[in-house]
Amino acid sequence: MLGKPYNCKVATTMDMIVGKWKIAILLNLLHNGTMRFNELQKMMPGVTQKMLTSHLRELEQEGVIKRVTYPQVPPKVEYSMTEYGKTLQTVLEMMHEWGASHLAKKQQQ
Amino acid sequence: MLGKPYNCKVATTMDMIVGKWKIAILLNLLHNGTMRFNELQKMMPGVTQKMLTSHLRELEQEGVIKRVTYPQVPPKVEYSMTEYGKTLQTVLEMMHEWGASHLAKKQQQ
DNA sequence: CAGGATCCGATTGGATACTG
DNA sequence: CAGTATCCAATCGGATCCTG
Repeated sequence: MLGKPYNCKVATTMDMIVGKWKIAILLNLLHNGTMRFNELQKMMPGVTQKMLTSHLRELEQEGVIKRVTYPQVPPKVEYSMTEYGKTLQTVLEMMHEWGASHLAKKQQQ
Repeated sequence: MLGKPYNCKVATTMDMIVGKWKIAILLNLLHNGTMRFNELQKMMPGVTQKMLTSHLRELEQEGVIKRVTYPQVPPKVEYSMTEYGKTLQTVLEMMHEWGASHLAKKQQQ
């Protein structure tokens, strides 16, 4: 977790989404609704079980995603955004647009 | 609507603002306009010269801040947002608001 | 299937000393 | 004043093996 050297709420949002695969997780869940661990992993080529697990745990702990386990063999675990977590979508959309325009600008040069 | 999760520009924006002191730099420049290296350092207690320098270089290279040196002794260097860099403000404001509401929510519990 | 545990390399950031 | 350069500690993420 990053330290917070300054007293601003931007850092709070940063902490939520910083991590190599966190944005991918959030975008996948926002786009696809409920997904199993397995499905998430397939949508994110290169992610390891360890990283996927730890990122999911952190997002769950912050209340933005929901984890539901079905007591069966083999196990089934489903992840989805909480209603609260869905409020992140606006932020991510704005970041998406800025990123797109930034890439467009670099293309020009 | 968001783009496809596997081809998404959110990461581009992330790359721009990830770094322990980058948000602090951007917020200070957006708020205060032109600032000298020295002034920035005073506004960010704990930052080292090394980190401040390297973050400033990266932001400059991406075209969001402008660096002006005055050839005099002792040296004088001024930093400010470029017009382009100022477009980041909307994104940062949205992140600020989400962060504030997130902290408020955690307070309730 | 969905992880936990462990080890390790890579990256990030801090401390300190020096300089035009 | 505004940096460089070097070394070092902490954190992050990847690889691998194991399990109910």
